[in-house]
Amino acid sequence: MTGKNERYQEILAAARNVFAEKGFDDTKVSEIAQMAGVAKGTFYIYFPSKLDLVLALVREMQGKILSEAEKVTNLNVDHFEKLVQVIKIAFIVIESYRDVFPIFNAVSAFKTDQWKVEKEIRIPYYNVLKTLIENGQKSGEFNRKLNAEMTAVLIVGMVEHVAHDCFIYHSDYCIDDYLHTIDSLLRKALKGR
Amino acid sequence: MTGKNERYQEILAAARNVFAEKGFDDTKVSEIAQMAGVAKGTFYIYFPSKLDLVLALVREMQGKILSEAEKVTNLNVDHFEKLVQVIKIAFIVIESYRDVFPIFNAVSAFKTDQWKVEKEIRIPYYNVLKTLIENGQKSGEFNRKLNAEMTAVLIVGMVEHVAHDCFIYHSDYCIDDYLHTIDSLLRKALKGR
DNA sequence: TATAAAAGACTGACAGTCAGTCATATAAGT
DNA sequence: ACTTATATGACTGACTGTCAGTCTTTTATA
Repeated sequence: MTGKNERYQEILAAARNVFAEKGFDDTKVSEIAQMAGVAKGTFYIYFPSKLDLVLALVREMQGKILSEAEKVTNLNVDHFEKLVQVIKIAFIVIESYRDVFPIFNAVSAFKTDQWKVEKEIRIPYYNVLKTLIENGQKSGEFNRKLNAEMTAVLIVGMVEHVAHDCFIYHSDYCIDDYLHTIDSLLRKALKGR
Repeated sequence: MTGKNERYQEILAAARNVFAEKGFDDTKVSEIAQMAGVAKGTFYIYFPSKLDLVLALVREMQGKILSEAEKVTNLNVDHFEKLVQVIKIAFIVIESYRDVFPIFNAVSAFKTDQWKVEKEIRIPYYNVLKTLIENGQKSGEFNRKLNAEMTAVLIVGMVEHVAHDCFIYHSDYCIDDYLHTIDSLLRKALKGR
């Protein structure tokens, strides 16, 4: 059981190394297998396809974001501070997955119905943000006029695009610069009377 | 000369039909060629690769957004109104290119250095937004504390993610719902004292 | 000895190539 | 002017190389 899970993890780790170097499309399954020290056939015992391996990595990334975010929501600070921390967590985890993150954005281009998988993976994080905003609204800390669900989508858009700008485009600005700008922008938008 | 350009356009149009139906990865070059009524070899006279065809379509889309946006920047309305209109234009054009838009986001996953191309295509739109924000700041209409360039990146993130939510995820919300939310969010963030 | 894991040779599909065809345009010969 | 030769380049589709995914065989384990 442990042995089997080790192989699985070895292949995941090897895949991340090759993706980091070559990107998704130029990475051959045989290379991943070689780097993991197994034969190509073994790869297919653990993963039904190359795309499924990527989805496993993306789910792993989202899982880490969620578990870290849940810790924050239990902290004893105001709702705005929680929101900023949840955004910061996303940046930190995405940075540690900078090799798989660009592929996440690409998933819906591969097969026509993959957008369902992509959406399903994003929904829990949307919900964390949505609940946080709703709670802030109920407590009177946040402006009640904004739709919490749509605002959550807007925030995810900002977060992912900033991650793209910093980790893929190698922007002049770093994550902390952006965090500061997001903080002032959202502070006015959510707490403004 | 015209004839050559016609073939080029025919292949672009055919490609969009097939992409709309099957997505990028499941579309075969031979299908695009067949739909355009030419042989596969002819495709490669006009486009060096399948990916280059997509980039041509994406550049076409960005070109339309830019030319429409430039009209708006010359209008005689306040800066905030211009900003909202430029955002609305992006939505309208992206909607008419909903078949190629998901592929745009995927470009950087294909080859490791494609992010340069992706960035180069986005820069002009970033600049339109940046200039608009800077002008608003100079005139005293917008809060001077926000960094115009980073704010432009944040807005593009919101716009593209919303487009994704509406045109690919088939969200419960429509573009007009989101436009309204973006309007109130940015109004407070930019015009708030 | 049976059962599961691992191996890698094999297959099919498809992106991209290339040697050659064909229609049209231009020049030459009558 | 009018036929015939020459050149051009758009167009073709059979062909090649590559690689994802399969399948049969081999090896380890219980």
